Amino acid sequence: MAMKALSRSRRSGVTIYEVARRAGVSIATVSRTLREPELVSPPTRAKVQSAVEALGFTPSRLGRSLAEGRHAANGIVFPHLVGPYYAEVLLGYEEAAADLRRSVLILATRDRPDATEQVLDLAGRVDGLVIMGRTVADEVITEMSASGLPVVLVARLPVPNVDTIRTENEGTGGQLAEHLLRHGYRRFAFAGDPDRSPDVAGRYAGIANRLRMAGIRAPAPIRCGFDIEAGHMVAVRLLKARTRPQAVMCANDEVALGLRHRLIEAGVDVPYDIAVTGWDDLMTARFVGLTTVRQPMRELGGTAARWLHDRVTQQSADQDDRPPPAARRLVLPTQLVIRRSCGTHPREEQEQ
Amino acid sequence: MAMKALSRSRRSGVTIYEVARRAGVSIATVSRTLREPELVSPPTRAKVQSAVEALGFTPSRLGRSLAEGRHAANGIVFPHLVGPYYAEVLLGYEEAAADLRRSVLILATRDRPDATEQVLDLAGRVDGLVIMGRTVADEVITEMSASGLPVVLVARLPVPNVDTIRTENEGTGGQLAEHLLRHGYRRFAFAGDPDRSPDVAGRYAGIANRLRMAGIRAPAPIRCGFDIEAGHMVAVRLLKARTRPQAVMCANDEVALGLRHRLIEAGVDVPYDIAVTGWDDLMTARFVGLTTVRQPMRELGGTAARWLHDRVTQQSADQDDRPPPAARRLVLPTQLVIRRSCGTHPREEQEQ
DNA sequence: CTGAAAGCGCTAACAG
DNA sequence: CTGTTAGCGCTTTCAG
Repeated sequence: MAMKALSRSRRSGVTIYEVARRAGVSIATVSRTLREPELVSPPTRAKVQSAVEALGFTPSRLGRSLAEGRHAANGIVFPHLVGPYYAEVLLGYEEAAADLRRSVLILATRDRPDATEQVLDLAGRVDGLVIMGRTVADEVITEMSASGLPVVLVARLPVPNVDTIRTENEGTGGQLAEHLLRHGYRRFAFAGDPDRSPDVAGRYAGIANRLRMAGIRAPAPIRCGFDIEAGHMVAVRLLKARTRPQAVMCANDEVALGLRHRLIEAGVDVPYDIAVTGWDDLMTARFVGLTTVRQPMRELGGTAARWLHDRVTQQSADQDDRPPPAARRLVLPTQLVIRRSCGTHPREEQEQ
Repeated sequence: MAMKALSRSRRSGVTIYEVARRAGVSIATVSRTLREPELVSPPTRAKVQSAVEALGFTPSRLGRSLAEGRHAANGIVFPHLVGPYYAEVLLGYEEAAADLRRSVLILATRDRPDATEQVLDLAGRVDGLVIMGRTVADEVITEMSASGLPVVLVARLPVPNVDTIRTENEGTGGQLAEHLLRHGYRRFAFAGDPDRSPDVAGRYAGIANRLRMAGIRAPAPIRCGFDIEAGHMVAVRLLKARTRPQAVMCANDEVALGLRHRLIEAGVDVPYDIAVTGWDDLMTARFVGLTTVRQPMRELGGTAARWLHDRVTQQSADQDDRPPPAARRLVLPTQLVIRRSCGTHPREEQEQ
């Protein structure tokens, strides 16, 4: 048994025992000095503090967490991290979590076959979890949540008894369609796959509704991915078609940017020949003058972090098994941003 | 003591004891079944597995980590997370870390006064740490590293005995300057603060050197931040000046984009009146035709994750206190990307 | 105000 | 092949 400490050639790690010995007190006193100094007499406190100092002691999080029964950390699960959208959500999340003094664990499932396993592992390292989009099945979420793990869903269809935060899609989708109708367009296309994301489904639904109100049959979606490359492919398809739409509404900015770029390369004028719109309001959208819808991505992440923290703290505050507060739902507003890519406007209407 | 379990109203958490009891075996057997099933007889294994199933048991990471003496997680420290540069580094890092089956903790220090404290806390939660840019003082790094924590530095000046990965600045900076000289420009400006980042210092040095070789005095840097807003301010300053430079080289793309935008708004033609260049090759740079330098940001993060993993595993493999391998240094190559913003070129020279 | 000791949940000798 | 048991490092009663 004496061999053990040697054979496990782990990082040294000063322990509370060494500090205690050096200060000539018990480990309990060391612990107290660190956590509630006022409970320790000044002379003892001083001895301990100097021992801590001398040894450069930092308490082991593992030991502490195991004893306390909490991690003081929470996690966020993304489908992947490609593109500015997720980066912004993460930014908002990390900032809020840091303010709440909680460590942040992240995981991108990337459609891996063992995604569920990874998420469950992550769940074992945190006091609560934010889960975005298409990452794990509803059942897994229900199960984790039922087992007592606080969970907040983001940009995902709600699951019973679990908090959910999303951004508005249908209403603003309708506004976008309406705006394009005012331009006089009558032939539309939609680039994106409603089946691959509830957000896209909402956008498409809002658009389709508004078009129908105007007596126009909603176009079948041109199903594609979410990146610039997908936009390129849509462009190729459009260029080959017999009749072209007057306006293409894209599921997000990246598709719109890819589409617009290829069209322009092919000598098609945007917006004169074809109008193009996006969704998200990425930095690039501003620079190339893309009409789009602004989404509060940072706020999405920040709110999720705070809600999760609420759940975590209210859980540990709960005396007995009082029933937890009902699941919350929140839909953050989005905003139509008119720029050049949807057609020419009188000066005042346009944005910066 | 019996009260304890009740008063600590923690998440239930099935333990290995309950599984053992239900399966009618010892906890050791449960542990074995989970970790090395082949050491357990098939019938016993089956009993345990069904108990695990029935109880939905997931071993506590805390218990496991404490016993194993490792976290199976590593962390990365950013100065902040704003902008595509850090997002890309993180993306590369997360992907590589996930492949290596390690959890990822992130922290953005954001110039907080308690940054050091936060980093030390993080250090207690991981087996190793990647540290970027201006986040913690050299002494803290030295101390952590000396205490046995594997550390890899990224985009930061080296510290003795610590691995460092950076991207090339001086050489490509020289190429950029040379290219602009070929355009015939003789009056230059540099927007960025070499004192706020070793990367910027390298870029400026490379540029200044090359200009001097051409008998041109290097311009004093126009010191500014790293974001679009900083570019706006530089534009204002340039517009007010008596004599304008023919070309402005910016410390990064965001400054260049902000600068270019304001110049164009003010009726200055880019590149005809003033050429503008950036650094990083963000997505937007491609769309607006900004001449810049491509940096392998994902690779930066990915390589850091792998190097860190090497250190962590070689450490636990070390039988005794064999001296660790010498610190590694790596400088990833960067690449000049010529587009419209630096002036007109013959068609072939230009990029997509 | 301080110390002894019982866990927290798991792993890994060691002994059967 | 399986059970017993000693930790891993810390917090927190409970006595003194």
